[in-house]
Amino acid sequence: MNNFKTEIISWYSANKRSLPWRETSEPYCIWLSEIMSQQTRIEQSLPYYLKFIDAYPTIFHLAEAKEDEVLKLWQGLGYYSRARNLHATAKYIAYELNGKFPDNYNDLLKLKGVGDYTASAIASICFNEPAPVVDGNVYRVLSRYFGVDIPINSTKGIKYFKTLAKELIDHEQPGEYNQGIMEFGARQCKPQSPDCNICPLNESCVALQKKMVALLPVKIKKGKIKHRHFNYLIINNDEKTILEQRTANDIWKNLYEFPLIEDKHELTEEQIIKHDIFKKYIPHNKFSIHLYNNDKIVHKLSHQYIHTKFWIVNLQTKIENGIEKKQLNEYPVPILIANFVEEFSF
DNA sequence: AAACCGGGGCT
DNA sequence: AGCCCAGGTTT
Repeated sequence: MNNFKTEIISWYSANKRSLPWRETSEPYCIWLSEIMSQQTRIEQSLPYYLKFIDAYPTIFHLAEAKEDEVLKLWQGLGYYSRARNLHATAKYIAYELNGKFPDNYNDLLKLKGVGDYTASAIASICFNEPAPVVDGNVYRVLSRYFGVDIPINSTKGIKYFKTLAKELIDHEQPGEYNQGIMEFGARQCKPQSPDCNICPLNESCVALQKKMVALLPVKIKKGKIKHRHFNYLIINNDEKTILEQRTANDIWKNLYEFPLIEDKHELTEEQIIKHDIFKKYIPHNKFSIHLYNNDKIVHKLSHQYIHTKFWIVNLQTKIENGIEKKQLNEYPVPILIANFVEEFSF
């Protein structure tokens, strides 16, 4: 036990990457970096962190922003509820708490978008509280080192590893230990083909002794992929097009997209032009329509495949409630839409 | 307890 | 094609 925490901190001090949020213990910076890094590789979140710190140097700057601006800066990072909760929490801390960031695990846990992991990370890094983090890296390191085959995404597993992590954390340097075990999992005890020959813990690693490294951690499989068919209407005249905001509790909530006809099945041109949603936008006969993408576009999310058709609908008539095409790039949109806008010459 | 919520990188 | 990523919220 003692050996484990000592080796982790020692390995971390010799191998840690240089990251901007490792140069500070400002709760605002640590919070921002942690939210952005949820279920996201550091290499992917890093440029977003730099953009946000540049645009919003303090929590007050973030609190004063419009949600659309925050979502636009977040565009491409995914899991957009993180951005909405980030903004709501910034306003809460700035205006309700007068800018004073909660300074302990229990109070941090009350913030929107902050769960057990993030509250522990901020509490340990910023306030030296011995709250253990258990992220994907920690599950992997502990399950291998101690040879635990309880599924990490079962209720029993979540409790077991949290308890184990509590016993292991260094009470003198909880922040360094927490970051150390995560970095160790990310770079030494990697998911695939870790080089156990150069691992400082290889002599006491149970999984290595039992040749179980590749089999751990154990994870329960999730359900299979759902297929959806999206038909976007690119309604054009010389100046304008139409965008709508997604407001339902569904993917891409509060982001923008072209008028959408969704169906369980693939739709043909005939089915599109007689669809109620199409008629709502185009109540007359003065239009021409053609399919933009001849080859299939399948946008893949974790548990959904979005089969997409972009229908170009050209009009001579005036467009009500449209937006200038030049302003298209100002709206936060899913990557699926952003890719189309970039490729299509408006 | 299970489902839902993105996008990218690697094998 | 499948898995993983400095997880959290909702049902």
